[in-house]
Amino acid sequence: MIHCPKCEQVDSISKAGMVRGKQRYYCKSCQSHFSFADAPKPRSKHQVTIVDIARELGISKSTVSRALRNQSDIHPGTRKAVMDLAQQLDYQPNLLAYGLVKSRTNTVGMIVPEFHHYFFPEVIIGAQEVLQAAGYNLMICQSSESYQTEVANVKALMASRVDGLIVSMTSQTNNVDHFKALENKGVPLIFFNRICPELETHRVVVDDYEGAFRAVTHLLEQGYRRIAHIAGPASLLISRLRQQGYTDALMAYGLEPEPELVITYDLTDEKARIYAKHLLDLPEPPDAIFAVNDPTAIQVILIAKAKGVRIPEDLAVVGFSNDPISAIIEPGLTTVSQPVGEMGRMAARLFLETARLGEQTIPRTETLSTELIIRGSSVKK
Amino acid sequence: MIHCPKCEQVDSISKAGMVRGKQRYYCKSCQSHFSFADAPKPRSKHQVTIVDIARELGISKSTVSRALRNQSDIHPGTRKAVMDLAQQLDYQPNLLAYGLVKSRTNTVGMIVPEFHHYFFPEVIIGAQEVLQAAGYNLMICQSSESYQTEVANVKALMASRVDGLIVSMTSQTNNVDHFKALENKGVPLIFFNRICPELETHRVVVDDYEGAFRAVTHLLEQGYRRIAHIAGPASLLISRLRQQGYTDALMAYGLEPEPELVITYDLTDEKARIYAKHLLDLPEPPDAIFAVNDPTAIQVILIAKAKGVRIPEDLAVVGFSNDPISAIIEPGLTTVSQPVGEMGRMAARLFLETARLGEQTIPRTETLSTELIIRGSSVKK
DNA sequence: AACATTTCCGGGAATGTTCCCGGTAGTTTT
DNA sequence: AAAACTACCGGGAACATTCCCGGAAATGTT
Repeated sequence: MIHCPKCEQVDSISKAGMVRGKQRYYCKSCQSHFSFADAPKPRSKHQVTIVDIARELGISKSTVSRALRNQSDIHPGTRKAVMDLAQQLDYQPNLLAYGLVKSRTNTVGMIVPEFHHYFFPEVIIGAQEVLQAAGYNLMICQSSESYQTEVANVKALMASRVDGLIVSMTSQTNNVDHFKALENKGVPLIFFNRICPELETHRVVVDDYEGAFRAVTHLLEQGYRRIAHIAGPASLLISRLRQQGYTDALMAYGLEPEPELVITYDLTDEKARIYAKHLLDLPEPPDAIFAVNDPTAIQVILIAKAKGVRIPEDLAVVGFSNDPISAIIEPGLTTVSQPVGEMGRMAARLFLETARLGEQTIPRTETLSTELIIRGSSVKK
Repeated sequence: MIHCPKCEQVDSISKAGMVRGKQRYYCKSCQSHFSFADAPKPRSKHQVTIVDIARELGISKSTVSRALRNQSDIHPGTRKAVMDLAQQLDYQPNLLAYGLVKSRTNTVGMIVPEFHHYFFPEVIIGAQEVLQAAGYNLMICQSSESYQTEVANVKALMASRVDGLIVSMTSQTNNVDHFKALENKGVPLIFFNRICPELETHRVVVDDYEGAFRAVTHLLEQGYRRIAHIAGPASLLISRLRQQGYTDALMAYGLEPEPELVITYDLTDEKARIYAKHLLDLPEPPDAIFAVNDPTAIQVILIAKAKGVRIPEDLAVVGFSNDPISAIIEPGLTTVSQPVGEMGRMAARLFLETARLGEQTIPRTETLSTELIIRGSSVKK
């Protein structure tokens, strides 16, 4: 009945329990356990590999590997044969295996807080442009302004063994342990826009303080005096810097910033509308609003228009970023433009640099310049 | 001087050429070649692996693997020990190795033609939402409306062994061999928006024909008769369908579409402006323009306004997609709204379905519904 | 003719996992 | 007390590559 696979015995066999759903046997003469292998699984379609090519051509996989990478130590004839067959079989190198042995995946991870507005997609375009040219792929994650998601994103990207990370932080990120952990792992980390002041990394920013200062100064020059500021969350350095620029511009004009005119909020469109309404409903409403970014400013304009507040006569509005909508909305939104695509390109370049030089690159901060774009929302005719 | 590493002989050694920059020797007594290994490379920081944990704990890697995956056949005590140490060492599983053995990477690739406008990023948000919930990562590529780049993207994604592809084609894609090749490889392929009619795959679309028909009918009902159409490139099915809807709506009203009022173009903003100007400068200009999408319609409105053409009195404009700008521009843009996020979610769901069921899913086309959003650009007061 | 060099190729380790399966010890059943 | 079972664990193959290094033959040099 039951043969021992080793000694071919039949009568010295006894049962030895069910294990993992299969019967197990014990052969007393061999003193060994055994069970019967289940049917080999169908082995679904498998991609063409280097050994497939080698077998077909009757050569070794080493040779195929060399031929494919066009290295030396390869006869032109065999190289051509390999290349041709690879083409014919539509061979695609397996980046997983490659990455495993080289511990390099040629992909970099990017984590951005959101995808809804103009800004981040445009940065990504810039970054991808230079990375692609350098032979890198990009893996993009949205943290959706959630700290938890951001941590998960970092983990996922690291699990994929990306060669580096380009990140703009969540507004909720206070704990940066998940980024700190990357240092020990030797993974280049580049922040842009929403950087992390506590970490010594490469950074790409614009001069937020200066931009805000100029924007508010412009409002003052236009004669506005009761200038409100809808700021971003204090957790973000850009929020603090822009707010500081706002404050200092007022002070430089001998004005004291009024607490009731400064609101910090979480950057959601919904809250933007609520606070815009709030400001305009104040007993003594502001005559100008400097918003932390364009999406916010846009909401302010929409609310104001809906309430019949005239722009710029009753209320001036200034934003930050030069979102394309700024040029389309009426009146046009005065805004601090920043080189968005260039931010992405610069971040990518910084990555490439550290990837090339390794550890010895010293972290540096690239500050790109802003420009005040003056449109109808802040200039009375 | 030179010892043979095998027989320790000294005098039977002769040189045997330089190979790969290193001196090679020949030992006559052993009849073998040898050379001296160069210094082992410094072996840079390496991520914590399962064997590190195993070594530390004095157990085997199999056990660690089981513990980490919380499988059976593991003692609660050892599991805890492994888990704790993994936490402490910040162990991240190597997805490359995982993918190699499982031939599954838990990532899906997505190829979109562009990133500049509202549409594609929003689809991505939707797709990522459901994929992330299912434990998948997303790898996003922009083809930048270039056939070459699209082909390269497919290759890159396949090299990364993504588990599936979600694609909206380039307007230049006429040859679809690179997609056809995926069938043999058993990689699920889902098209959305710009689908590929020649391939039997899952698809997510809206009823472009119907949407266009309704949009143009609306214009006719509003009394417009000389209705132009700025269409997308004929290579895209959505362009053809929307154009057909336009044509049929006119015909249903007993009107013959005039060739000079129908323009097909490449969807760049620049060309949109040129053709908008062209139409408005016609000796007998149209009294309404139905644009293939909102970005085009927006350009038309901007050009018209710049020329002093009153909207909707002199010219009505209707778009397609309900880009957020449509609600912000003045007058508001009448447009055919499509459930953008839902498109992404649906595409992701279709992928998950085929990933679960394997080969036996029969390709199907999910058609989502559109809605005509009527705003000021097409309704005379 | 003996040695040296060059050219090309193959074998096998290593990468970090999972998976299969047998081993061992202790417990329960007959 | 033997037989059967359970609970854990470890060894080693497999995955698709790259890399190192030695083998073999052809060519060049004294």
